[in-house]
Amino acid sequence: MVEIVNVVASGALNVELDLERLADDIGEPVARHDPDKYPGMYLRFEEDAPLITVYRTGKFIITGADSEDESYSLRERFLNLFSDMDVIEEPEDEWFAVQNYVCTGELDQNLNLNALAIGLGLEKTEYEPEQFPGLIYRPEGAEGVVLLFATGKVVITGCRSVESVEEIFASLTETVSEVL
DNA sequence: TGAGCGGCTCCTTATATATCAGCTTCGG
DNA sequence: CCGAAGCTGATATATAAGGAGCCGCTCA
Repeated sequence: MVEIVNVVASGALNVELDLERLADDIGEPVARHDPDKYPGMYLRFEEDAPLITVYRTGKFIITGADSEDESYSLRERFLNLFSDMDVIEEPEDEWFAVQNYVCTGELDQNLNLNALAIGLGLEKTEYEPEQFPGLIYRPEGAEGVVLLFATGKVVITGCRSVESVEEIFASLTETVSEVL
């Protein structure tokens, strides 16, 4: 089974924003804005809640959600806030989509990463333990990238859908049991 | 020769994973 | 006072975003 640990989604409002003024109106700690450090304005409704990064152009990113649903409800809350503040006319955006799922998985066995690099195919893997302890696996024809660790723990990232993640994990489980 | 522009890299954020170096802190 | 233990930040992965800075190229 795979568990979603992070969802990155982005969208766009059809307006140019005055981040300086918005940050002042919303106030800390919900809004944080330091244009010398980064051009985006950060919005976080509660402590440990996902982060919304808003740009001058009206585009925005939501990071740190644990599910697609959480991303969408965060987006709704964000649109309602801007609508209530009369920043936008209706609580609507031009578009909104999940861009990246970060998931963890468990293969329930210790892995010999050197052997696995050969088994999975050297052209699809990168393993330099002195640089990073995980093996990087890029399954052919798949959206995502997999990080495999000697403990059997796995990280799958780069997919735009949960289906893609599960597809990768299923074929990974199969391939690993075949080559080891 | 220099201005301008396009393309590229880096910065920042979230998040799991593991391993290293370097630093602080604590106990005997 | 020193070793051990704990903590921090780096390493790598993906992805969106805007801005800064850099490099190379073209044209006047």
